[in-house]
Amino acid sequence: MSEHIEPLRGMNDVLPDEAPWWNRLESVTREVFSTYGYREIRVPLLERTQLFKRAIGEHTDIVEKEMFSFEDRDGQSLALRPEATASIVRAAISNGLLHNQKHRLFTIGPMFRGERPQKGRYRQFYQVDAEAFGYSGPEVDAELILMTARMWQLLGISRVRLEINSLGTAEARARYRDLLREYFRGHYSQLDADSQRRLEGNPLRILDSKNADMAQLIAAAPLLTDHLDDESTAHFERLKKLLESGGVAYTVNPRLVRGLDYYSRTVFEWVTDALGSQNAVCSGGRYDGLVTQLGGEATPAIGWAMGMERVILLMQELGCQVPVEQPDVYVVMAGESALARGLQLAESIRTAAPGLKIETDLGGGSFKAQFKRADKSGAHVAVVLGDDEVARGEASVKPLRGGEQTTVSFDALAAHLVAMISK
RNA sequence: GUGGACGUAGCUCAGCUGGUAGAGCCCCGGAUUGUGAUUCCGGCCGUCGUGGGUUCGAGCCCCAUCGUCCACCCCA
Repeated sequence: MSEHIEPLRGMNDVLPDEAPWWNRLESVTREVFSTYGYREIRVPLLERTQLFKRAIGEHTDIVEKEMFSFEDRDGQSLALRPEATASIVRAAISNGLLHNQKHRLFTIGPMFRGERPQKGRYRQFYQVDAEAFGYSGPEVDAELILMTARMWQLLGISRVRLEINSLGTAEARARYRDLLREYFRGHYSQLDADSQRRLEGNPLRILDSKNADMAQLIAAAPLLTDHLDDESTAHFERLKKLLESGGVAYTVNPRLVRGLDYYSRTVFEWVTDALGSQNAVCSGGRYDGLVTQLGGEATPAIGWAMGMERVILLMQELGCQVPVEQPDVYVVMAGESALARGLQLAESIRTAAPGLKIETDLGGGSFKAQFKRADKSGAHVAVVLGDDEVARGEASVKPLRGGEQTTVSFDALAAHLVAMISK
């Protein structure tokens, strides 16, 4: 035997036992998207590295140290997408979707970031992603958030809390950044090494620090919400009203800043205390400047991304149930002629009764062994086929959840099974 | 990227101060003829993550490496 090829760090296989959770999440989110008029878009996993650098920001952690980028055979720099927004904006521009149009879009798929893996944090991870283009008012901000609240409800998820904030316009944020830098410079010696490093580059990130020694210092720092431009303040106030009338509870977290440079005005994050340090399950915000930054016509835009692994972990943590796939009918058969006839019979039942789930035992072994498998499969009914049955042209039908075993002619079998299952 | 814990059969784990591997579950077969519980009997399954080193001898010690998990970091 040759040696095993090991899987890559942070790359997971979703095995059949896990797949139903993924299907549940995907079908619920698709369902909700469709009831809100969001349409699916699918974009490539691979883009020019330049796209992400320009969109997310040259000096963000994602671009600086987490992106899987490499040169192709022609020497151009490509990257596996670390998030979906940049690609969707690029696709919208490439395909002329933003010319006097409005679009509500969603996509579902894998993203890639070369971080050190932990529970709820992987190198290939999946996101459900929503984006709305062409809507400048706070109503769409509210709609996007209401939509996520509905998803939680339908998925049976509790223990998530909504935090919101406004970053204001780029100009207002630049003024605030200067103010903040000035404040922290005055207390330079109290900053930890990370924060000292961030002071010049991105002082807003200091507000996010979990370092308890700096908590007081941070609490006393000037608040962005006090230094917003008037329009952003009005936008934010209106959003809060809309959330209240929509029945979605929130807390304003003035220190909520995002690690991607393109956000402006509304930012929000759904957090949980059930997953350890990976506490963000869904987050997003407005990015009114990004489209022009990527060369398109000025278009207001907003979106969010949901971490699928985290949501699934959360569902499991909270004891949510997901239906397991099990056959309705299990065909037990022994003997060469019975095997051939059984296969044929299963086909004809599937044709006559579409939707009926029929699993055949092709594993051989004694009737006893096959019945054990039939039981374990969760099937409601076993169809038994041996040489006797084949000779008589009828199958033995045994209810596995109590009831008498009967014999049914091959011709009447499909209808008989449908009747048994539906009761 | 930094610090730490861990890595033994498909799964959950045991393995004393180094003497060349064990349990339960699972799976397979049997307890008289073709029928799923339980019980009983029997059986299969391991390059002890990988590669080096120390030693007469290593799952147990040392080094490296890969992976998982936790915290930081970052973020979905």
